[in-house]
Amino acid sequence: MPRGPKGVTINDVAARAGVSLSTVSRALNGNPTVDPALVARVQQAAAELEYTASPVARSLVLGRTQTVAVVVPDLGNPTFQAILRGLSRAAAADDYHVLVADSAESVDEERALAATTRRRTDGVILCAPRMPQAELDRLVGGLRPVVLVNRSSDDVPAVRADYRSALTDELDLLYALGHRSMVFLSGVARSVANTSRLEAIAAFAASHPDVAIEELPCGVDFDAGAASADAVISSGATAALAFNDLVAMGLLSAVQAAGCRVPDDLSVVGFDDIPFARYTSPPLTTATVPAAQLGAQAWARMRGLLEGEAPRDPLWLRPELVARGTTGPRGPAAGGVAADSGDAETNEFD
Amino acid sequence: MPRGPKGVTINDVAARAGVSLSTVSRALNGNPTVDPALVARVQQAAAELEYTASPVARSLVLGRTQTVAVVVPDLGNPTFQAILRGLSRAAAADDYHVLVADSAESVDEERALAATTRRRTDGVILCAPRMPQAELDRLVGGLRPVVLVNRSSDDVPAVRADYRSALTDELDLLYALGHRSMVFLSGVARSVANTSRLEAIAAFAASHPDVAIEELPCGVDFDAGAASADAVISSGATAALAFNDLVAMGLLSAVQAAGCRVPDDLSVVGFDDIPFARYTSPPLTTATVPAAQLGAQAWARMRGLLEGEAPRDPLWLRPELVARGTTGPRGPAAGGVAADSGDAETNEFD
DNA sequence: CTGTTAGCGCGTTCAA
DNA sequence: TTGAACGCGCTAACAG
Repeated sequence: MPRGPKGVTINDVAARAGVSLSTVSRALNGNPTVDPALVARVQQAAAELEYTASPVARSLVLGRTQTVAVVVPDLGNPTFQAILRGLSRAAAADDYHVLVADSAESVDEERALAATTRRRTDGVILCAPRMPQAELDRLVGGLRPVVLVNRSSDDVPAVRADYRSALTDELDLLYALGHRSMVFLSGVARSVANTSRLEAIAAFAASHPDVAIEELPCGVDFDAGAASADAVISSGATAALAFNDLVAMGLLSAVQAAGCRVPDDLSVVGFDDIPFARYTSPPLTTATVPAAQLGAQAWARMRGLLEGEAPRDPLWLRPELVARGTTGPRGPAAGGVAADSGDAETNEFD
Repeated sequence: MPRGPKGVTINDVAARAGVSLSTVSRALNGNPTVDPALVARVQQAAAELEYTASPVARSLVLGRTQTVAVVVPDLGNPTFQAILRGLSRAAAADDYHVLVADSAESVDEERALAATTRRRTDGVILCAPRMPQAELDRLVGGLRPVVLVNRSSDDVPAVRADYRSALTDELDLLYALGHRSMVFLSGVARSVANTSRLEAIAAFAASHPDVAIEELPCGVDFDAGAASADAVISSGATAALAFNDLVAMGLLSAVQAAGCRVPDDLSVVGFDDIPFARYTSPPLTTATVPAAQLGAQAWARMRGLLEGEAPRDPLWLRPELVARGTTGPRGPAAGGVAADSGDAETNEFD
């Protein structure tokens, strides 16, 4: 008789098929050393009883849960949503389940969640953009197998968006359009994403002495972008690179409200290619981070680890530049409505 | 010695503390019938060994996993993302984990995933907007405990957004502004969300004989809304209700491009209050579905079930009307640019 | 108050 | 080829 009121166990199947429970186990797991006639009897008995082996019991005996954990800083962030989506579908295709944990942007939570969820899964995919490198290095040791998203650590597989190349692409575009005075609206100061953009800018500036790029501390959302409009206009720059699309859209909206024409007076580029980027007026030039692919590839790496492969080098996915309507040639009235044209003085912030 | 290379077991702790494994179990689980001195010794031994009880083994013996499953049709959909986020955080606050499954909009997958994930969790929160009612009724029987989101079934707790009231609020607003000829851009024909909107419209039309509301089969995304612009304009309606914000934004963009002024020539309302709704030009009037609260409440219901409470009545969360810039009084030139004013003939579709 | 024992449901040796 | 017995790691009865 079934032990629990809800669950039929392997013993019930064994009894109904008139065999021992080990035969049931073997038959149902495709062990070839079983009489085909018995296999059929077992399968029928299992079907009649709607039997399915308990995943928990199997996990205990097999030492694997068919589940991986995904730790993200914020499920409300479209980028992590896309990563989760790509990851979830790829894992499901391999009959794996996904446990999600939202660290609410807290590094402490990230660490704790990674450790906790790891214990009930076969591995963890970690998105920890804010965690200090030393702490990350220490943490991943006890987490293996682990795959990092947009971070790296020794001997740990990672999938990364190549923000730096992407921003360089944007800079190249603006340069080709004749822009020589630009501003960069930066995001969270010490974040990886922001740092890599800054690196791209520094490298670009070094190789293009005729270009002035001013950094304007800004933020990561629409309102931050809108609030930077005055500063952008008065900077005299003819092009603005926003940390992301939200910032770009805020900036776009505010500068247009101030009478500045885009792209005639000011070119604007964003980052991420969020769904609405193509629907602004004019449509936003941006770079698309292949977040869903990032997730799918993160799973591919994790599966490799689970199958015993050696960790490979980090995979860098290069975002694609999407040139739309907010970028144009540096116009005759370059400099915007409220500033004089040409090379404005630049102040550097950190 | 530890059985596996990675895991230290309860036996190791017992040995180190010089007690039996049951004492360790009791001490670590806060069983009061343990000598305080021993508790301290056990805790120290556990700390030194960094011991944590295996969640899988506990799950097997306790019959509960501390995990719930969430099945959604599409992790790419902002509404489900918000639900998941609210749910995840609420569950985490109660030390529960969340297993997510994306059914990729397939009803078959929904059914299969619900059953599969249920076996490795303590219950499932099901978002299955497209599943036929009869199938849903049948499915939930074998899933208990289960909580439904935006669906109902006998004796099953549910949390629902009151689309009907929300749409009625929008209709009331438009009516108060003087609009008497409207169009509704409908979404997926047989979906619950669409049906409830249609019900609201039918009820409103019945109680307001002076109003004509035409249904225009449309779709659920930006492009669908844009593609409906001509039909909306030629309908002669002075106000358009879009199935959701994406549709509204597409419509808004396209009618404006056609020279139609919003809200002077046409009022537009959306649904959902997605993040960008407040940033369109003019800002979109819409109704906000409290998706994150829906998720949090879904967890609250699930927790109730897990604690043995009796299923309560469905919880209806009423979306809030957000009146912004796309709605205005019916103007003197009512009817739009390319149509005559007044009561246009209405064709009804399904 | 503590230790010993019996399962939780399964996969997998070991004999037969 | 099949069945009996063991153990995965833990909690909860049962004795002491």
